[in-house]
Amino acid sequence: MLKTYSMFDDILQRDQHAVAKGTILKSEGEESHSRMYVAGGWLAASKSLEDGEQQIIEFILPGETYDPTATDGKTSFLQIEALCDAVIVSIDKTSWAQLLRQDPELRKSERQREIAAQARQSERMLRLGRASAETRIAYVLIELCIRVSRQGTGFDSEFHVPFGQQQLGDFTGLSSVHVCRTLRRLNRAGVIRTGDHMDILIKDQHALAELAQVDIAALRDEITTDAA
Amino acid sequence: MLKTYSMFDDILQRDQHAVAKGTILKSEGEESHSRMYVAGGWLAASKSLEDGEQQIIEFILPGETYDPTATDGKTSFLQIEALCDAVIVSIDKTSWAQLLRQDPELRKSERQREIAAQARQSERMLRLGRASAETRIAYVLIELCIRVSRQGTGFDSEFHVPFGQQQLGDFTGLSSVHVCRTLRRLNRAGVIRTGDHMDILIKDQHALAELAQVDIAALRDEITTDAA
DNA sequence: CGTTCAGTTGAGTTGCTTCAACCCGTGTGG
DNA sequence: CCACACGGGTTGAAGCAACTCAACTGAACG
Repeated sequence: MLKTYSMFDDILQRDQHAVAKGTILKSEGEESHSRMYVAGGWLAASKSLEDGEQQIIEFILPGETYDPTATDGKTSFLQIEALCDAVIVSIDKTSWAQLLRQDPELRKSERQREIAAQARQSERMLRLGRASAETRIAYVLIELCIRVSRQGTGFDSEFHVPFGQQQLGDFTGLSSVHVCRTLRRLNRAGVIRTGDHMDILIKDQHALAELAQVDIAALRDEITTDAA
Repeated sequence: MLKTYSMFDDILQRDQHAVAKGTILKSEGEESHSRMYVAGGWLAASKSLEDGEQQIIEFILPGETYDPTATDGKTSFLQIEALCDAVIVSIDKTSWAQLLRQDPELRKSERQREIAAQARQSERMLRLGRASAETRIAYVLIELCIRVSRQGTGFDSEFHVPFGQQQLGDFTGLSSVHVCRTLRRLNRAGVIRTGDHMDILIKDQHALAELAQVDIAALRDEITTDAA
């Protein structure tokens, strides 16, 4: 992670720019010719139905890159939005190709990241299609916790996510009302404790993993790129 | 497609082998060191919850390749099953890397296929999380129709899928009973006609697209790799 | 000619949604 | 400093879409 970061140093100097919370960096169907590197802040990649229903497909965290360019090489197939104030570097297609060519390490680590993203997405689809609200919420809390506390061996058990229950619903395919109810139930059961502004404390990791129907250690290996 | 196919000719001669319908080619967590090329038949890539609920993540059609190997480089993160009698070629990691190195065309077309798969998956997640049973079923019929009739400009409007309503449910996150009801409703409304053994005839393409909340032409470009 | 398996249909249940009210912390203008 | 509006979270009540369970049909097959 840190190693990869340093590879962008020269680009970081030149092309990084700050974006405010709520900024839409790319819309569905809009022109797209570049990969974005997130130097700070969280992004959400989402799709919407005509009736306005939104589904968040992926969160993009600091240190990760993402390219929403479709097969036509010209347009974005999903919408990218800043969930909080963020710092983004745009790397155009040819520069990116050059970076990959120059640096086999980068190529390999980006490949790993793609596989990890694919594994995460599969886990989510499974629960989106087949699991209860409780399982979906428990799972997403664990996934986010792992991704946030990627440094160190740790499952930090306490973390913060820079968005609200509405977005958690858009990610898990639930209404914000039901997200709220489910979170409250987990609170009352003593499994988690939620603080102000989406601070999450996992009080009973074992119980949460049970609810999420997941093995935390195995999941960490699967959805993470850090060699242990 | 045909062009890509010819690239595998030498390998096809050597290493292809037939598998019977229902064969599990890879299980979750099982050893996996190779990419598979599907010379004939359909595969399903799926994940299961502990309680046995299954979600099909992707169908793999003839002419496509797939590699379920996780970030550890050793195990598969999902299950691969033959939906009908099929012919598979296993290409080990190093051979595949060599093929990609030798042939920039192959590398490019595989990259395109990955992007198309990602776009399809996003469309499905959107509907899995946010759309009604009717929309999900309508969408999957259109997606499959496009993928099946990829040759030619055509939306063939009539096609066959080699699996039952149960699997359609596992793909759309619905019970087989509800798949049946929804299909019947579409039949009665005159939008489609279903024949024996999952033969599908799309009678009213426009109405189906409306239900699926999708623009067929745009979708074809997005989820397909054939330059028009 | 019985068995099996996929699809079909009805009846009853339930988990999640929608709608609506209310609370509370924050920002804002008189 | 208070009044007010505003947005996010919380809770209750009511509705409904999809689920489960169970029975039946019909085609395929030995």
